[in-house]
This record gives sequence, structure tokens and C-alpha cells, in this order.
Amino acid sequence: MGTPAFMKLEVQIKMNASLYLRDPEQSELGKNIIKFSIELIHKHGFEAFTFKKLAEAIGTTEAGVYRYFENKHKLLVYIISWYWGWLEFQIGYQTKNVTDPISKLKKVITILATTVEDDISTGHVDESILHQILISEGSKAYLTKQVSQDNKQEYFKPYKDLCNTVGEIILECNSKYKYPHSLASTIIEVAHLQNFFMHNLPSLTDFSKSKNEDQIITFLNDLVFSSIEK
Amino acid sequence: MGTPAFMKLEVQIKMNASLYLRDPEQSELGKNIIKFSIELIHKHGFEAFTFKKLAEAIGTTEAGVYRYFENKHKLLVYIISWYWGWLEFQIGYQTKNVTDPISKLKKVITILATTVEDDISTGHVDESILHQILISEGSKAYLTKQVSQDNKQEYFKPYKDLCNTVGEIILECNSKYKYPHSLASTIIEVAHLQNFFMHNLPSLTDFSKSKNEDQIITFLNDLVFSSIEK
DNA sequence: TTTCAAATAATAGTATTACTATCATAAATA
DNA sequence: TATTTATGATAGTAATACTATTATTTGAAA
Repeated sequence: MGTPAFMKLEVQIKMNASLYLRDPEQSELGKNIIKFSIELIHKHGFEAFTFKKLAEAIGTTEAGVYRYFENKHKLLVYIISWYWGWLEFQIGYQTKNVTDPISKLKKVITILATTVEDDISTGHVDESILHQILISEGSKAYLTKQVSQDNKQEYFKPYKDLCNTVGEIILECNSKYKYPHSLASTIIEVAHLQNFFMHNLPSLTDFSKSKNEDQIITFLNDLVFSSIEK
Repeated sequence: MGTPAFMKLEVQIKMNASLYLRDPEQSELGKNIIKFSIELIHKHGFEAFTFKKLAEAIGTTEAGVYRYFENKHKLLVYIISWYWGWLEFQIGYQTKNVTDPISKLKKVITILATTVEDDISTGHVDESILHQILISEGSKAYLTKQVSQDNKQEYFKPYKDLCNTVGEIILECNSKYKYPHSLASTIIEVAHLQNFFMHNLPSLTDFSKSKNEDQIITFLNDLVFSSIEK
């Protein structure tokens, strides 16, 4: 089917307002901050990413960026939260007509493990690059000493919501399965980790050569369905 | 049984020499660098950890630390490698009389998911704190833009060796299982992740309240044995 | 159309970090 | 005893992670 071009249906992901000082969706500069952050973090990694380099890339000043985000950690959390929100939408959209829970969970695993080609525009954000960022930088959003404070501020709500959604689909497959949340977070994290390992430390996986995401999906399906169908 | 005190059997973990400039095992200052790094990284997190603070804690100067390690990333990789080497030893030691592969794998999962109380002295290193560091900082050793160079320098060999060891035990359980390496790395990473989530983002798990590692072991056993015994 | 508030640009400045370099001294070793 | 070698003390640099100030632009209300 697809969406007709003239509709320009934009997906709006609702963001936690305490992640930013000024809403980046509301101005050109703000949108550029998001757009170029994604580019630069992907290109140089989060450690080497600075607001100065970002400002230079955009053509504004460091102070300009600081008016939108307090620090680069919050910007990373913002970007990552956006992605979890977008994934949640993707899962809802792509499984809305799937009634069989097994097929639904398989579809979800595929979505989580691959960069989904999508016909719904989300403006200035490149989702496939975001997927790469999640693989290599995603865990840095919570692997910090301030996790608990960040958690109190609801920074990880989109991730938790996604885990809940996946957890519920797991329960639809087998209402007696004991670890739906842990299995959900495991699927998401292992999808990313095995992808990272496959590309960078292949001997930690069994997926050499082709570097194809399908192998990860097969592995995850095997792992998940043998657990819940047991 | 235990080791008689007078034997003072010290486990020596052989380290990759290109991780350091001067071997920290060979001097008091070196041993202090390791000892206080572990303390400080555990206390303040890797991001807030600096060579200056380390030097102050030891009672030496920044330059003194730089004579041993080029930068804090290499020091982190050193510490983490040491832990993988130590774990490998633990697994060998604690499963040496176990013939049944299923029991062996269960023992391995328990070792990977818990801070092992040990009667074999390893001098200046506190393994239980190291286990905590691995949970919250471990992935930062490889989630960098220089993974591939680091990998070429063999920095991750101890981790790979451990995965191989675990992978072989998996194959002993079921020689037809298709993903021994991926399952091995998954067990290790999930053991750490679920531990982190349990303590910091509990709604991503099903292990609230008691915060007991046994729950993670049960989850992992369920996951692993339903996959390989299928 | 003017007026005024809000956003941005331009510039400067500070404390901390991540180093490198130099030189003197203490300790270990040949 | 001579001499290497490790350490200590001190300095210095470029980059990072910010904060602050002022001037300019823009766009919306009066």
C-alpha cells in the first residue's frame, strides 16, 4: 500500500521534556542539532563527539547547542529515547493485522534485529543510522553512575514501554512463561550485541563471513521459541 | 579442602604486554595503580575516573601513572582482561572433577552470574568489586571506535578464550547445537545485563525485591537448557 | 507600524582533562 | 663505586565541558 506522497504523514514521537532545555523539534536549529548529532555520533563515536564539533558542523556556536541540551549525555538519551519510541510505533504498525502471537513475536524479533526499511517519513532523522548508533552506543545511555536519578526522571520510559510491549506478546504466546520482561530486554540487547560482535569481534559469534542480520534473527528465534514453547 | 595458608598459592594471570608501558605486577606502585583503579572506577564510574584522581589516591603523581599506562582506556581493558583470565581459571578449577556436561554448564552459568567466594588468594585484586565493574563498565572496553585495532592487538583474547571454553561445554551437552559461541557470549553478557537491570532498572526484568542473583541463574538455566536440549 | 520579547550569533572566559616534557633524587644492580 | 632505572616534583599545552555577556536578528502583539 504505502503512504501517498502528498499526505506527508509525519510520525511524532512524544519526548520527555526534562531531557532538553528548549524543544529541538520546534526550530530549524533544534532539528539540525538532532540531525548532525546522529551523523557525528555515528561517524566518530560518542566519546569523541563534542558540542564544539557539533556546532561547527551545523554552523552555529557551542553556546547555541547548550541552549537546547544541558550536556551530551542528555542529548544521547534524547536520541535513543526517540528511537525506542519510533520502534514502538513500528511494532504497533507492522503487527497490527497479525493475529497469531507466534507470527507477531517473530515479526517483532525481525524488527528489533534489523534496520527496517520504512515508507513513513520521520523528517530529519535517519533511522538506519540511528539503529547503528543504538548497537554501539545504546547501552552508554544507562551504564552510568546516574542511572537511578535518570530513571527517576523517566528517561528510560520509552525503553521500558517497549520491553512491556514485547513482554506482553511473549505472554500471548505462552501465558505461563515466567520471565517475559527479562526475555524482552534480553532479545533487544542480544540483537544489538550479536550484531556488534558479528561485525567487530566475529569469533564471539557463529555468524562469520556474510555478516547478515538474518543469522541473528534465526539465532534469536531459536533461543526465544525454545524457551517459551518448552 | 581449601589451600593451606602457608602455601600462599597465587594465581598468576598472564597479561597482554601491549596493554601497558611498564608491567604493573612488577612493582608496588604498579600494584597500587591496579588496586586503586578498581576502587575508584567502582566508586565513581569509568567516565569520572581520571589519572589525576588515581594518582592522588595512591599518593603519586599523574606522570607516575602515565609511566605504566598510556591512557585510561588501556587500563580498563587491562583490568577487564585480568578478570576474564581469572574467570577462565575459576571455571577450570571449579569444574575439573565434574564429568556430566549438563552439571558442568550449570556450574559455569553460576560462576558467570555470581561473585564467587574464593579461597585462592590473588593478592591486591578484589574480585567481587571487579565483578561489579564488569557489570557496569565491561562493555565499554569494546564499545568504541577502535575495537578493530584493539582486537588486532589481541586485547580481547581472554574474553574470546572464555567464550570458546563455554562454547565447548555447550557442545559437550549437545554436539549438534548450532550457535555455541553466540550462546556463550549471550550467557556472559545477559548475566551482567540482567544483574545491572535488576539493581537499577528493575522493570526491565522479572526479578524485583530480593535482588538475588539466584533468580538470574534460574532464568539463564531455563533459557540455555531449553535451547540446547530442544 | 512600531514595540517588545525571544532566539540566536559572537566572543570571552574558567576549571578540568588528557596528556608530554624536564630535571632532580632515590633505590636497585652490575 | 658507578650507573642504570624508577620515581617524585613541577611545568606546560591543547582540548573539553561548560558559563556568562553583549549585540543582533526575528517574529508576534499592541
